[in-house]
Amino acid sequence: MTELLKISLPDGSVREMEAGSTPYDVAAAIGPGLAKAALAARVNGEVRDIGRPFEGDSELALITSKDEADALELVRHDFAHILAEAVQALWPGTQITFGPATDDGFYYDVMAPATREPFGLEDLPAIEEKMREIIKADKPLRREVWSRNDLIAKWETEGEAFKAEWAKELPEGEDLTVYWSGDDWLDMCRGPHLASTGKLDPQAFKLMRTAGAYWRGDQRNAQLTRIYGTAWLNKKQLKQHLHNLEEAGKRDHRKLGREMDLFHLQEEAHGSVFWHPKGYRIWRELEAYMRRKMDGAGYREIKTPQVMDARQWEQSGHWGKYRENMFVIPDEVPNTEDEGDIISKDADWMALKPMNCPAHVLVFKQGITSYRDLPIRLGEMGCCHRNEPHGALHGLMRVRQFTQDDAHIFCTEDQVVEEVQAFITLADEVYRDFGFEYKIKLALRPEQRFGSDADWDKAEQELRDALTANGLEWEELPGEGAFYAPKLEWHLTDAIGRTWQVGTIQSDRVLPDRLDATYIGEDGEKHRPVMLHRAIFGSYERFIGILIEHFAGRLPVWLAPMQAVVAPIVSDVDGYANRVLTKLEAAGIRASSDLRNEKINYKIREHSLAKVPHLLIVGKREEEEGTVAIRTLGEKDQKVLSLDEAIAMLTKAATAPDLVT
RNA sequence: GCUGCUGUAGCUCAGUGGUAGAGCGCACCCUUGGUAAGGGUGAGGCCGAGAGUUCAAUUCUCUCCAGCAGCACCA
Repeated sequence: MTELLKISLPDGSVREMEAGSTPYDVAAAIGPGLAKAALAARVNGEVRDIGRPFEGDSELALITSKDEADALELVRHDFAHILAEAVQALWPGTQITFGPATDDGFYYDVMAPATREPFGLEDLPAIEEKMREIIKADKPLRREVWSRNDLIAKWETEGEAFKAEWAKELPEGEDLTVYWSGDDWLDMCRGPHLASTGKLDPQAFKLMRTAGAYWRGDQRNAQLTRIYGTAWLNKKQLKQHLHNLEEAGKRDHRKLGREMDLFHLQEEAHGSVFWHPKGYRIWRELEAYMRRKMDGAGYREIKTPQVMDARQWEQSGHWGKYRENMFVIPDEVPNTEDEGDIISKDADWMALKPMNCPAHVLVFKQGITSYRDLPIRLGEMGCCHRNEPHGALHGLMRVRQFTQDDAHIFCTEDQVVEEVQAFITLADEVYRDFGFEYKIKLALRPEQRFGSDADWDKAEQELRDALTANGLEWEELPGEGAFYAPKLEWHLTDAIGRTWQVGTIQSDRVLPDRLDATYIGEDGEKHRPVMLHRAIFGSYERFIGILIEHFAGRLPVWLAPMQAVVAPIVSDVDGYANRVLTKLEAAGIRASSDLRNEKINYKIREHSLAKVPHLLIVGKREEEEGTVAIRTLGEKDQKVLSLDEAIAMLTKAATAPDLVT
């Protein structure tokens, strides 16, 4: 007598299926169209192979290409396997390691056989070709359960040292799953996979590049070749993705920074920025904006030394491991003779500050602070230097000299939650002013940390309480916190969907202790303040980089280095153009006039490429009528306005968002 | 820091074992033209730095520096 399994479907219906039947059988029972479209199945919440039998009564949801997130993940994982199979087919002796799906595709880490060079860009077309053959062959992907020892034996026989090492680390006696591709290739894998390679669209993937990657992500291990591909459900999606990549390339702040003459970098000061007048204008506008916000929120601005004695950094705890990221300076007069060493090697050490916190504690410690004075909010546009690994440097995004919109709030235990809440509100106002969406993440205690578990419990809960009180949602990141404090992180999403971590607030009980910061409480005794580290832009450099990419260089008018250019059509109206310019400048608009002997088409093209938001074009007609023809960047039509109307319009457009009434 | 690739005019790039070329930009001249490139002439380069091979190196080799992609790192 066969027992029937009850399979519940998402619409609430229940089908009875024979024992041993699979999700595919259910799909086939519903209809041949669905059977063909079904890629995999969600069984009791877990994504599984379409051909894997049910193990009892189950809830089933069939996954088709309409369930895009699940389908993409499956497809990408399959592509990764096919990549590994293709590489081994082409170059026997290649060792495979592992290859997961990524946000836009997949990769696989492989080790080329000793007989050849590591794989490179020139190998990719052949690999792609082989992958298409495997897809075309429509090889079934079959799940099989092996004993751990059998699998280890297989890997060792085949010289797959990495796979064998990995299998050995899995628990003794555990059964492992492998997936066959046809009858001639298999990989150790948890799955799930599609039913066969032919389910993939051979035109929906592209191998993108190769790169070095360490075995298990550890730089002491062997370096493998990672082959990256992008993969989608169909050709159209692939094309769209390649187009987006091209878009991102056009927005690259390094390229736009040069084209718009904002800043430059050069090897004599690699990792530090040479700001040009136009770029620094953006900086100054941002700084003025942030000063207004911080002044309004009860912060007081300070300025602290760039160089401090090493003993100070010893006390703060940075002189240990963190020293490798610091620039150190001998405290002595260098030898100016032609002979001998420039420095003596036995002078005391000083260091450029990599952060502002210790200096802010020193300011806090001046005099005696009463609980009545708390909270004390000390802000600084703090210029810091960090000796970053050279490979980490990247345009404005990762630099060796940067300026933070930093502040430290010293408060009592009771004030932490309300101070964090106030900061959450302030950060929200700022990000909204720039039109950014964001997500908040809470980075929790790391393995290596200072402070008691009780303090960590408290600190983490305070941050959660503040978020809850502000009605916000967040994601928790276990183990990602700083060694002294949990952090809230603000991750912005830009115009093309990339995310950037910028703002942060961290509640720290470690540094006040190490640097012995105290205040006098109501009881007349000394108490430790809690120190909140916080920033909203993160750094001016990075934030400007993000703004350039987010707006593709077309900055909001209030930030645009040049807000308007007056361009006369014929030189007879140069005088009028200059009168217009004088009025604009008097109204506080950043403007210039372009009196060059060039055609109006040429001037329009040039200033449009330079992303000037408004062009004021004047000819004989405008001079006679006392008007200007305004052409706004990104709009096709021009508007003819009287000079006064134009100035009112531009003044309004150029008002910073926090000053709009 | 690791792996790979790259380094030629201000920018984007071509090229060669016998000390170099284009387009854009720049300067000057002609042109005064109504909404994204008018025409002409000209200036501009120790071919990233150092060493080696060679009669001869920008070109080949090595080392270093920087940049790019990825990895690792980002308290």
